[in-house]
Amino acid sequence: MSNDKSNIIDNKPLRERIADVLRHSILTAELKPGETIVESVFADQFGVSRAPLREALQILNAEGLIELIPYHKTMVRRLTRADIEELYSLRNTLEAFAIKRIIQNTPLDIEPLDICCAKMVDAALANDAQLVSVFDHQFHDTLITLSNHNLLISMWSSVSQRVHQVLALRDMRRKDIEAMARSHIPIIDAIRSRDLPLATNLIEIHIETASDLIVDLWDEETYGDLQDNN
Amino acid sequence: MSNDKSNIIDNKPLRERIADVLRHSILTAELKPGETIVESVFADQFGVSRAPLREALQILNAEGLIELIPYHKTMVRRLTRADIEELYSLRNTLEAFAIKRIIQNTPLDIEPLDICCAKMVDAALANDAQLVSVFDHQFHDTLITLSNHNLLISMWSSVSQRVHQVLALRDMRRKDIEAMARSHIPIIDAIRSRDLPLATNLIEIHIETASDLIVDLWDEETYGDLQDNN
DNA sequence: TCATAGTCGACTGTCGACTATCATTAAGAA
DNA sequence: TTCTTAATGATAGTCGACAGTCGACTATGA
Repeated sequence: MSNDKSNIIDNKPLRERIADVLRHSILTAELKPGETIVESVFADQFGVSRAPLREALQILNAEGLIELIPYHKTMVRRLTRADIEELYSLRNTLEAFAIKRIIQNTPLDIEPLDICCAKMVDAALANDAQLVSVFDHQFHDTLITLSNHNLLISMWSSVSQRVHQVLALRDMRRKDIEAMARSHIPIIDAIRSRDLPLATNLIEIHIETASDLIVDLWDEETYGDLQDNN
Repeated sequence: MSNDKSNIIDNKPLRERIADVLRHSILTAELKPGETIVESVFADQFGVSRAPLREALQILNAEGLIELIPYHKTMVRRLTRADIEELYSLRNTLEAFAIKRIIQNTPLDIEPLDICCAKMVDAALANDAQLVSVFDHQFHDTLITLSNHNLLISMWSSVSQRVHQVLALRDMRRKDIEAMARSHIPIIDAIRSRDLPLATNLIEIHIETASDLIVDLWDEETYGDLQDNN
Protein backbone atom coordinates (compact mmCIF):
# COMPACT_ATOMS: atom_id res chain seq x y z
CA MET A 1 0.00 0.00 0.00
CA SER A 2 2.88 2.34 0.49
CA ASN A 3 4.37 2.25 -2.99
CA ASP A 4 2.26 4.49 -5.22
CA LYS A 5 -1.09 5.49 -6.57
CA SER A 6 -0.97 3.23 -9.60
CA ASN A 7 -2.90 0.61 -7.70
CA ILE A 8 -5.88 2.89 -7.56
CA ILE A 9 -5.84 3.72 -11.25
CA ASP A 10 -5.04 0.16 -12.10
CA ASN A 11 -8.31 -1.40 -11.08
CA LYS A 12 -9.80 -1.25 -14.55
CA PRO A 13 -10.61 -4.76 -15.69
CA LEU A 14 -7.87 -6.43 -17.67
CA ARG A 15 -10.04 -6.58 -20.77
CA GLU A 16 -10.19 -2.81 -20.87
CA ARG A 17 -6.50 -2.33 -20.37
CA ILE A 18 -5.80 -4.90 -23.05
CA ALA A 19 -8.30 -3.22 -25.36
CA ASP A 20 -6.59 0.11 -24.69
CA VAL A 21 -3.19 -1.23 -25.64
CA LEU A 22 -4.43 -3.02 -28.75
CA ARG A 23 -6.50 -0.01 -29.78
CA HIS A 24 -3.47 2.21 -29.47
CA SER A 25 -1.43 -0.18 -31.56
CA ILE A 26 -4.06 -0.21 -34.28
CA LEU A 27 -4.66 3.54 -34.27
CA THR A 28 -0.97 4.28 -34.56
CA ALA A 29 -0.67 1.75 -37.38
CA GLU A 30 1.71 -0.31 -35.33
CA LEU A 31 -0.70 -3.10 -36.14
CA LYS A 32 -1.70 -2.72 -39.77
CA PRO A 33 -4.93 -3.71 -41.52
CA GLY A 34 -4.94 -7.37 -42.46
CA GLU A 35 -2.47 -8.40 -39.78
CA THR A 36 -3.73 -11.37 -37.88
CA ILE A 37 -4.15 -11.35 -34.13
CA VAL A 38 -3.50 -14.78 -32.69
CA GLU A 39 -5.01 -14.98 -29.24
CA SER A 40 -2.39 -17.17 -27.62
CA VAL A 41 0.45 -15.08 -29.00
CA PHE A 42 -0.94 -11.80 -27.74
CA ALA A 43 -2.02 -13.28 -24.45
CA ASP A 44 1.52 -14.49 -23.83
CA GLN A 45 2.92 -11.18 -24.97
CA PHE A 46 0.75 -9.30 -22.47
CA GLY A 47 1.29 -11.89 -19.79
CA VAL A 48 -2.41 -12.62 -19.39
CA SER A 49 -4.68 -15.51 -20.17
CA ARG A 50 -6.83 -15.73 -23.25
CA ALA A 51 -10.14 -15.03 -21.49
CA PRO A 52 -9.71 -11.29 -20.90
CA LEU A 53 -7.93 -10.95 -24.23
CA ARG A 54 -10.92 -12.45 -25.99
CA GLU A 55 -13.24 -10.05 -24.18
CA ALA A 56 -11.03 -7.20 -25.34
CA LEU A 57 -11.33 -8.49 -28.89
CA GLN A 58 -15.12 -8.36 -28.62
CA ILE A 59 -14.84 -4.73 -27.62
CA LEU A 60 -12.55 -3.84 -30.50
CA ASN A 61 -14.75 -5.77 -32.89
CA ALA A 62 -17.74 -3.71 -31.84
CA GLU A 63 -15.69 -0.58 -32.43
CA GLY A 64 -15.02 -1.76 -35.95
CA LEU A 65 -11.28 -1.92 -35.48
CA ILE A 66 -10.86 -5.65 -36.01
CA GLU A 67 -12.52 -8.44 -37.97
CA LEU A 68 -13.51 -11.53 -36.04
CA ILE A 69 -13.92 -14.53 -38.30
CA PRO A 70 -15.43 -17.34 -36.22
CA TYR A 71 -13.41 -20.50 -35.90
CA HIS A 72 -10.86 -19.08 -38.26
CA LYS A 73 -8.97 -16.00 -37.23
CA THR A 74 -8.96 -12.42 -36.02
CA MET A 75 -7.32 -9.59 -37.88
CA VAL A 76 -7.04 -5.85 -37.95
CA ARG A 77 -9.92 -4.59 -40.05
CA ARG A 78 -9.01 -4.04 -43.65
CA LEU A 79 -9.83 -0.67 -45.15
CA THR A 80 -11.02 -0.05 -48.67
CA ARG A 81 -11.56 3.23 -50.46
CA ALA A 82 -15.28 2.73 -49.95
CA ASP A 83 -14.72 2.41 -46.22
CA ILE A 84 -12.86 5.67 -46.11
CA GLU A 85 -15.47 7.47 -48.13
CA GLU A 86 -18.17 6.15 -45.83
CA LEU A 87 -16.14 7.17 -42.83
CA TYR A 88 -15.73 10.75 -43.98
CA SER A 89 -19.28 11.16 -45.25
CA LEU A 90 -20.74 9.94 -41.98
CA ARG A 91 -18.29 12.06 -40.06
CA ASN A 92 -19.51 15.03 -42.02
CA THR A 93 -23.11 14.23 -41.14
CA LEU A 94 -22.35 13.83 -37.46
CA GLU A 95 -20.46 17.10 -37.27
CA ALA A 96 -23.21 18.95 -39.08
CA PHE A 97 -25.66 17.53 -36.57
CA ALA A 98 -23.44 18.65 -33.71
CA ILE A 99 -23.32 22.16 -35.12
CA LYS A 100 -27.09 22.20 -35.41
CA ARG A 101 -27.37 21.29 -31.74
CA ILE A 102 -24.78 23.84 -30.69
CA ILE A 103 -26.55 26.61 -32.54
CA GLN A 104 -29.82 25.73 -30.85
CA ASN A 105 -28.22 26.08 -27.43
CA THR A 106 -28.53 29.24 -25.39
CA PRO A 107 -26.26 30.71 -24.41
CA LEU A 108 -23.90 29.89 -27.20
CA ASP A 109 -20.73 28.44 -25.73
CA ILE A 110 -18.02 28.29 -28.34
CA GLU A 111 -15.07 29.60 -26.41
CA PRO A 112 -13.40 26.18 -26.37
CA LEU A 113 -13.48 26.20 -30.16
CA ASP A 114 -11.87 29.64 -30.29
CA ILE A 115 -9.10 28.58 -27.95
CA CYS A 116 -8.44 25.40 -29.83
CA CYS A 117 -8.36 27.18 -33.15
CA ALA A 118 -5.99 29.83 -31.88
CA LYS A 119 -3.57 27.16 -30.73
CA MET A 120 -3.85 25.49 -34.10
CA VAL A 121 -2.94 28.63 -35.96
CA ASP A 122 -0.01 29.21 -33.61
CA ALA A 123 1.23 25.70 -34.28
CA ALA A 124 0.85 26.25 -37.98
CA LEU A 125 2.87 29.46 -37.82
CA ALA A 126 5.53 27.50 -35.95
CA ASN A 127 5.37 25.01 -38.80
CA ASP A 128 4.65 22.18 -36.39
CA ALA A 129 2.48 19.88 -38.49
CA GLN A 130 2.28 17.32 -35.72
CA LEU A 131 0.85 19.82 -33.28
CA VAL A 132 -1.57 21.19 -35.84
CA SER A 133 -2.88 17.71 -36.28
CA VAL A 134 -3.38 17.32 -32.55
CA PHE A 135 -5.39 20.53 -32.30
CA ASP A 136 -7.29 19.62 -35.42
CA HIS A 137 -8.49 16.46 -33.73
CA GLN A 138 -9.21 18.41 -30.60
CA PHE A 139 -11.24 20.95 -32.52
CA HIS A 140 -13.54 18.36 -34.00
CA ASP A 141 -13.82 16.44 -30.76
CA THR A 142 -14.76 19.65 -28.99
CA LEU A 143 -17.40 20.36 -31.61
CA ILE A 144 -19.02 17.03 -30.85
CA THR A 145 -18.68 17.42 -27.10
CA LEU A 146 -20.36 20.82 -27.15
CA SER A 147 -23.40 19.24 -28.74
CA ASN A 148 -24.20 17.77 -25.34
CA HIS A 149 -25.50 14.62 -26.99
CA ASN A 150 -24.12 11.52 -25.32
CA LEU A 151 -25.23 9.11 -27.98
CA LEU A 152 -23.65 11.28 -30.65
CA ILE A 153 -20.46 11.45 -28.61
CA SER A 154 -20.18 7.69 -28.36
CA MET A 155 -20.84 7.16 -32.07
CA TRP A 156 -18.39 9.89 -32.88
CA SER A 157 -15.63 8.24 -30.93
CA SER A 158 -16.01 5.15 -33.04
CA VAL A 159 -15.91 7.08 -36.29
CA SER A 160 -13.20 9.42 -35.11
CA GLN A 161 -10.97 6.56 -34.06
CA ARG A 162 -11.02 5.06 -37.49
CA VAL A 163 -10.29 8.39 -39.07
CA HIS A 164 -7.22 8.61 -36.86
CA GLN A 165 -6.25 5.15 -38.01
CA VAL A 166 -6.48 6.18 -41.63
CA LEU A 167 -4.37 9.24 -40.97
CA ALA A 168 -1.76 7.16 -39.20
CA LEU A 169 -1.57 4.75 -42.10
CA ARG A 170 -0.63 7.47 -44.47
CA ASP A 171 1.04 10.06 -42.37
CA MET A 172 0.46 12.80 -44.83
CA ARG A 173 2.73 15.70 -45.14
CA ARG A 174 0.53 18.70 -45.60
CA LYS A 175 1.85 21.38 -47.88
CA ASP A 176 -0.18 24.20 -46.53
CA ILE A 177 -0.85 23.55 -42.89
CA GLU A 178 -1.44 27.19 -42.12
CA ALA A 179 -4.29 27.49 -44.60
CA MET A 180 -5.67 24.29 -43.21
CA ALA A 181 -5.51 25.64 -39.70
CA ARG A 182 -7.12 28.91 -40.63
CA SER A 183 -9.93 27.15 -42.46
CA HIS A 184 -11.45 26.38 -39.07
CA ILE A 185 -12.06 30.02 -38.24
CA PRO A 186 -14.93 30.62 -40.69
CA ILE A 187 -16.66 27.57 -39.21
CA ILE A 188 -16.58 29.11 -35.75
CA ASP A 189 -17.79 32.42 -37.12
CA ALA A 190 -20.73 30.76 -38.82
CA ILE A 191 -21.66 29.03 -35.59
CA ARG A 192 -21.30 32.28 -33.68
CA SER A 193 -23.77 33.98 -35.98
CA ARG A 194 -25.99 30.90 -35.79
CA ASP A 195 -25.90 30.47 -39.55
CA LEU A 196 -26.61 26.75 -39.86
CA PRO A 197 -26.57 26.45 -43.67
CA LEU A 198 -23.26 28.26 -43.89
CA ALA A 199 -21.66 26.30 -41.07
CA THR A 200 -22.88 23.03 -42.53
CA ASN A 201 -21.53 23.99 -45.90
CA LEU A 202 -18.14 24.97 -44.53
CA ILE A 203 -17.72 21.80 -42.53
CA GLU A 204 -18.71 19.76 -45.56
CA ILE A 205 -16.08 21.40 -47.70
CA HIS A 206 -13.56 21.13 -44.90
CA ILE A 207 -14.07 17.41 -44.45
CA GLU A 208 -14.44 16.54 -48.10
CA THR A 209 -11.14 18.20 -48.81
CA ALA A 210 -9.48 16.05 -46.19
CA SER A 211 -11.26 12.98 -47.47
CA ASP A 212 -10.23 13.56 -51.07
CA LEU A 213 -6.61 13.95 -50.05
CA ILE A 214 -6.67 10.56 -48.41
CA VAL A 215 -8.76 8.64 -50.90
CA ASP A 216 -6.76 9.77 -53.90
CA LEU A 217 -3.58 8.43 -52.44
CA TRP A 218 -5.07 5.31 -50.88
CA ASP A 219 -3.25 2.11 -51.67
CA GLU A 220 -5.99 -0.48 -51.88
CA GLU A 221 -3.61 -3.36 -52.45
CA THR A 222 -1.84 -2.78 -49.18
CA TYR A 223 -4.67 -2.26 -46.73
CA GLY A 224 -7.80 -3.44 -48.43
CA ASP A 225 -7.29 -6.78 -50.10
CA LEU A 226 -4.24 -8.66 -49.04
CA GLN A 227 -3.71 -10.76 -46.00
CA ASP A 228 -0.97 -9.92 -43.58
CA ASN A 229 2.55 -10.30 -44.80
CA ASN A 230 4.62 -10.27 -41.66
CA MET B 1 -38.82 -25.10 -49.21
CA SER B 2 -39.87 -22.16 -47.17
CA ASN B 3 -36.43 -21.00 -46.22
CA ASP B 4 -33.16 -21.61 -48.00
CA LYS B 5 -31.18 -21.21 -44.85
CA SER B 6 -33.12 -23.83 -42.96
CA ASN B 7 -30.78 -26.54 -44.20
CA ILE B 8 -27.68 -24.85 -42.96
CA ILE B 9 -26.61 -26.09 -39.58
CA ASP B 10 -26.26 -23.27 -37.14
CA ASN B 11 -22.60 -22.98 -36.48
CA LYS B 12 -22.48 -19.61 -34.86
CA PRO B 13 -20.30 -19.36 -31.78
CA LEU B 14 -22.14 -19.64 -28.49
CA ARG B 15 -21.45 -16.01 -27.62
CA GLU B 16 -23.45 -14.89 -30.64
CA ARG B 17 -26.35 -17.19 -29.97
CA ILE B 18 -26.40 -16.09 -26.35
CA ALA B 19 -26.23 -12.45 -27.42
CA ASP B 20 -29.14 -13.07 -29.81
CA VAL B 21 -31.30 -14.53 -27.07
CA LEU B 22 -30.47 -11.83 -24.56
CA ARG B 23 -30.91 -9.11 -27.15
CA HIS B 24 -34.32 -10.45 -28.01
CA SER B 25 -35.28 -10.51 -24.35
CA ILE B 26 -34.23 -6.92 -23.92
CA LEU B 27 -35.83 -5.63 -27.10
CA THR B 28 -39.15 -7.25 -26.26
CA ALA B 29 -38.96 -5.82 -22.75
CA GLU B 30 -38.92 -9.29 -21.29
CA LEU B 31 -35.83 -8.01 -19.52
CA LYS B 32 -36.54 -4.49 -18.38
CA PRO B 33 -34.16 -1.56 -17.85
CA GLY B 34 -32.47 -1.75 -14.48
CA GLU B 35 -32.86 -5.49 -14.12
CA THR B 36 -29.59 -7.07 -13.13
CA ILE B 37 -27.97 -9.79 -15.15
CA VAL B 38 -26.05 -12.16 -12.90
CA GLU B 39 -23.58 -14.08 -14.98
CA SER B 40 -23.76 -17.36 -13.12
CA VAL B 41 -27.55 -17.32 -13.10
CA PHE B 42 -27.89 -16.75 -16.82
CA ALA B 43 -25.07 -19.12 -17.64
CA ASP B 44 -26.86 -21.88 -15.75
CA GLN B 45 -30.14 -20.92 -17.32
CA PHE B 46 -28.67 -21.24 -20.81
CA GLY B 47 -26.72 -24.32 -19.87
CA VAL B 48 -23.38 -22.79 -20.81
CA SER B 49 -20.33 -21.65 -18.94
CA ARG B 50 -19.69 -18.06 -17.99
CA ALA B 51 -16.96 -17.45 -20.59
CA PRO B 52 -19.15 -17.25 -23.72
CA LEU B 53 -21.85 -15.48 -21.71
CA ARG B 54 -19.36 -12.80 -20.71
CA GLU B 55 -18.31 -12.38 -24.32
CA ALA B 56 -21.97 -11.97 -25.24
CA LEU B 57 -22.26 -9.29 -22.56
CA GLN B 58 -19.37 -7.39 -24.13
CA ILE B 59 -21.24 -7.43 -27.42
CA LEU B 60 -24.47 -6.18 -25.88
CA ASN B 61 -22.58 -3.55 -23.93
CA ALA B 62 -21.08 -2.22 -27.14
CA GLU B 63 -24.57 -2.07 -28.62
CA GLY B 64 -25.65 0.05 -25.70
CA LEU B 65 -28.23 -2.42 -24.49
CA ILE B 66 -26.68 -3.16 -21.11
CA GLU B 67 -24.59 -1.39 -18.50
CA LEU B 68 -21.46 -3.14 -17.33
CA ILE B 69 -20.33 -1.89 -13.97
CA PRO B 70 -16.88 -3.39 -13.33
CA TYR B 71 -16.53 -5.63 -10.31
CA HIS B 72 -20.07 -4.80 -9.34
CA LYS B 73 -22.86 -5.86 -11.61
CA THR B 74 -24.41 -5.92 -15.04
CA MET B 75 -27.86 -4.63 -15.81
CA VAL B 76 -30.14 -3.77 -18.66
CA ARG B 77 -29.39 -0.21 -19.62
CA ARG B 78 -31.63 2.31 -17.95
CA LEU B 79 -33.38 4.81 -20.15
CA THR B 80 -34.03 8.42 -19.28
CA ARG B 81 -36.06 10.97 -21.18
CA ALA B 82 -32.79 12.50 -22.36
CA ASP B 83 -31.74 9.14 -23.79
CA ILE B 84 -34.93 8.85 -25.77
CA GLU B 85 -34.67 12.38 -27.02
CA GLU B 86 -31.09 11.69 -28.15
CA LEU B 87 -32.12 8.45 -29.74
CA TYR B 88 -34.80 10.03 -31.87
CA SER B 89 -32.80 13.10 -32.82
CA LEU B 90 -29.87 11.00 -33.98
CA ARG B 91 -32.22 8.65 -35.76
CA ASN B 92 -33.62 11.62 -37.57
CA THR B 93 -30.16 12.72 -38.63
CA LEU B 94 -29.21 9.28 -39.88
CA GLU B 95 -32.38 8.91 -41.91
CA ALA B 96 -31.95 12.34 -43.44
CA PHE B 97 -28.43 11.33 -44.41
CA ALA B 98 -29.73 8.12 -45.94
CA ILE B 99 -32.26 10.06 -47.98
CA LYS B 100 -29.53 12.38 -49.20
CA ARG B 101 -27.53 9.37 -50.39
CA ILE B 102 -30.53 7.78 -52.05
CA ILE B 103 -31.36 10.92 -53.94
CA GLN B 104 -27.81 11.16 -55.22
CA ASN B 105 -28.01 7.66 -56.65
CA THR B 106 -28.81 6.99 -60.28
CA PRO B 107 -30.98 5.32 -61.14
CA LEU B 108 -33.29 6.03 -58.30
CA ASP B 109 -34.37 2.75 -56.72
CA ILE B 110 -37.27 3.29 -54.37
CA GLU B 111 -39.55 0.46 -55.35
CA PRO B 112 -38.90 -1.37 -52.06
CA LEU B 113 -40.20 1.68 -50.25
CA ASP B 114 -43.36 1.77 -52.34
CA ILE B 115 -44.03 -1.89 -51.68
CA CYS B 116 -43.42 -1.55 -47.99
CA CYS B 117 -45.64 1.48 -47.72
CA ALA B 118 -48.47 -0.18 -49.63
CA LYS B 119 -48.40 -3.11 -47.24
CA MET B 120 -48.45 -0.73 -44.34
CA VAL B 121 -51.54 1.08 -45.59
CA ASP B 122 -53.24 -2.27 -46.17
CA ALA B 123 -52.46 -3.34 -42.64
CA ALA B 124 -53.79 -0.03 -41.38
CA LEU B 125 -57.05 -0.47 -43.28
CA ALA B 126 -57.32 -3.92 -41.72
CA ASN B 127 -56.82 -2.19 -38.39
CA ASP B 128 -53.86 -4.44 -37.59
CA ALA B 129 -51.69 -2.15 -35.47
CA GLN B 130 -49.15 -4.86 -34.89
CA LEU B 131 -48.59 -5.40 -38.60
CA VAL B 132 -48.43 -1.67 -39.25
CA SER B 133 -45.66 -1.46 -36.73
CA VAL B 134 -43.75 -4.25 -38.45
CA PHE B 135 -43.93 -2.53 -41.82
CA ASP B 136 -43.10 0.80 -40.23
CA HIS B 137 -39.84 -0.68 -38.97
CA GLN B 138 -39.27 -2.28 -42.32
CA PHE B 139 -39.83 1.00 -44.10
CA HIS B 140 -37.18 2.80 -42.12
CA ASP B 141 -34.75 -0.10 -42.29
CA THR B 142 -35.20 -0.18 -46.05
CA LEU B 143 -34.53 3.53 -46.23
CA ILE B 144 -31.20 2.99 -44.55
CA THR B 145 -30.33 -0.08 -46.57
CA LEU B 146 -30.96 1.74 -49.85
CA SER B 147 -28.35 4.30 -48.85
CA ASN B 148 -25.75 1.67 -49.65
CA HIS B 149 -23.60 2.89 -46.81
CA ASN B 150 -22.33 0.01 -44.68
CA LEU B 151 -21.11 2.15 -41.83
CA LEU B 152 -24.45 3.94 -41.68
CA ILE B 153 -26.23 0.60 -41.71
CA SER B 154 -24.28 -0.70 -38.75
CA MET B 155 -24.79 2.48 -36.72
CA TRP B 156 -28.44 2.45 -37.63
CA SER B 157 -28.93 -1.04 -36.33
CA SER B 158 -27.67 0.07 -32.95
CA VAL B 159 -29.95 3.09 -32.83
CA SER B 160 -32.89 1.25 -34.34
CA GLN B 161 -32.64 -1.54 -31.81
CA ARG B 162 -32.96 0.82 -28.93
CA VAL B 163 -35.90 2.54 -30.54
CA HIS B 164 -37.58 -0.85 -30.74
CA GLN B 165 -36.81 -1.37 -27.09
CA VAL B 166 -38.46 1.90 -26.18
CA LEU B 167 -41.52 1.00 -28.21
CA ALA B 168 -41.74 -2.38 -26.54
CA LEU B 169 -41.56 -0.79 -23.11
CA ARG B 170 -44.57 1.29 -23.74
CA ASP B 171 -46.61 -0.70 -26.21
CA MET B 172 -48.44 2.25 -27.51
CA ARG B 173 -51.95 2.00 -28.74
CA ARG B 174 -52.14 4.36 -31.65
CA LYS B 175 -55.43 6.05 -32.21
CA ASP B 176 -54.94 6.80 -35.83
CA ILE B 177 -52.75 4.13 -37.35
CA GLU B 178 -54.05 4.78 -40.83
CA ALA B 179 -52.92 8.39 -40.82
CA MET B 180 -49.63 7.24 -39.44
CA ALA B 181 -49.25 4.70 -42.22
CA ARG B 182 -50.15 7.18 -44.93
CA SER B 183 -47.71 9.73 -43.61
CA HIS B 184 -44.95 7.68 -45.22
CA ILE B 185 -46.20 8.28 -48.74
CA PRO B 186 -45.21 11.95 -49.01
CA ILE B 187 -41.71 10.98 -47.94
CA ILE B 188 -41.40 8.57 -50.84
CA ASP B 189 -42.79 11.18 -53.20
CA ALA B 190 -40.25 13.71 -52.07
CA ILE B 191 -37.46 11.23 -52.63
CA ARG B 192 -38.86 10.35 -56.05
CA SER B 193 -38.73 13.98 -57.11
CA ARG B 194 -35.27 14.27 -55.54
CA ASP B 195 -36.42 17.09 -53.28
CA LEU B 196 -33.95 16.79 -50.43
CA PRO B 197 -35.12 19.71 -48.28
CA LEU B 198 -38.72 18.53 -48.45
CA ALA B 199 -37.87 14.90 -47.75
CA THR B 200 -35.66 15.89 -44.84
CA ASN B 201 -38.39 18.08 -43.47
CA LEU B 202 -41.01 15.37 -43.74
CA ILE B 203 -38.88 12.75 -42.06
CA GLU B 204 -38.06 15.17 -39.30
CA ILE B 205 -41.70 15.86 -38.58
CA HIS B 206 -42.49 12.18 -38.90
CA ILE B 207 -39.90 11.17 -36.34
CA GLU B 208 -40.40 14.04 -33.96
CA THR B 209 -44.06 13.23 -33.78
CA ALA B 210 -43.24 9.68 -32.79
CA SER B 211 -40.63 10.90 -30.34
CA ASP B 212 -42.98 13.33 -28.66
CA LEU B 213 -45.60 10.65 -28.21
CA ILE B 214 -43.10 8.49 -26.38
CA VAL B 215 -41.32 11.13 -24.32
CA ASP B 216 -44.51 12.71 -23.05
CA LEU B 217 -45.67 9.44 -21.62
CA TRP B 218 -42.29 8.26 -20.42
CA ASP B 219 -42.19 7.13 -16.84
CA GLU B 220 -38.76 8.14 -15.64
CA GLU B 221 -39.18 6.57 -12.23
CA THR B 222 -39.72 3.15 -13.70
CA TYR B 223 -36.99 2.86 -16.27
CA GLY B 224 -34.53 5.61 -15.58
CA ASP B 225 -33.68 5.78 -11.92
CA LEU B 226 -34.64 2.78 -9.94
CA GLN B 227 -32.83 -0.48 -9.60
CA ASP B 228 -34.52 -3.72 -10.48
CA ASN B 229 -37.31 -4.79 -8.24
CA ASN B 230 -37.63 -8.51 -8.90
C1' DT C 1 -2.82 -34.46 -64.63
C1' DC C 2 -6.68 -33.80 -62.02
C1' DA C 3 -10.00 -34.62 -58.51
C1' DT C 4 -11.23 -36.32 -54.16
C1' DA C 5 -10.68 -38.24 -49.53
C1' DG C 6 -7.89 -38.42 -45.53
C1' DT C 7 -4.63 -36.44 -42.27
C1' DC C 8 -2.44 -32.91 -39.70
C1' DG C 9 -1.43 -28.75 -37.26
C1' DA C 10 -2.76 -24.33 -35.76
C1' DC C 11 -6.02 -21.87 -34.06
C1' DT C 12 -10.53 -20.55 -31.88
C1' DG C 13 -14.34 -22.08 -28.69
C1' DT C 14 -15.74 -23.73 -24.22
C1' DC C 15 -15.42 -25.15 -19.60
C1' DG C 16 -14.76 -25.53 -14.36
C1' DA C 17 -12.07 -23.83 -10.69
C1' DC C 18 -9.71 -20.24 -8.44
C1' DT C 19 -8.98 -15.15 -7.14
C1' DA C 20 -10.12 -10.23 -6.51
C1' DT C 21 -13.44 -6.82 -5.56
C1' DC C 22 -17.42 -4.70 -3.76
C1' DA C 23 -21.67 -3.75 -0.69
C1' DT C 24 -23.63 -5.01 3.41
C1' DT C 25 -23.87 -6.12 7.87
C1' DA C 26 -22.17 -6.75 12.41
C1' DA C 27 -19.27 -5.34 16.04
C1' DG C 28 -16.90 -2.10 18.70
C1' DA C 29 -15.19 2.53 20.19
C1' DA C 30 -15.97 7.61 20.85
C1' DT D 1 -26.35 7.21 19.57
C1' DT D 2 -23.23 7.56 15.68
C1' DC D 3 -19.12 6.84 13.40
C1' DT D 4 -15.44 3.59 12.16
C1' DT D 5 -13.80 -0.77 11.08
C1' DA D 6 -13.72 -5.70 10.44
C1' DA D 7 -16.09 -9.95 8.86
C1' DT D 8 -19.08 -11.96 5.41
C1' DG D 9 -21.43 -13.23 1.33
C1' DA D 10 -22.33 -12.46 -3.36
C1' DT D 11 -20.56 -11.47 -7.74
C1' DA D 12 -17.31 -10.26 -11.31
C1' DG D 13 -12.48 -11.17 -12.96
C1' DT D 14 -8.94 -14.39 -14.31
C1' DC D 15 -6.72 -18.57 -15.36
C1' DG D 16 -5.14 -23.18 -17.36
C1' DA D 17 -6.77 -27.13 -19.71
C1' DC D 18 -9.43 -29.46 -23.03
C1' DA D 19 -12.65 -29.79 -27.10
C1' DG D 20 -14.14 -28.29 -31.67
C1' DT D 21 -13.30 -26.28 -36.17
C1' DC D 22 -10.95 -24.89 -40.10
C1' DG D 23 -7.65 -24.59 -44.09
C1' DA D 24 -3.64 -26.60 -45.96
C1' DC D 25 -1.25 -30.41 -47.21
C1' DT D 26 -0.69 -35.14 -48.79
C1' DA D 27 -1.83 -39.40 -50.74
C1' DT D 28 -4.48 -42.20 -53.61
C1' DG D 29 -6.84 -43.55 -57.80
C1' DA D 30 -9.03 -42.56 -62.40
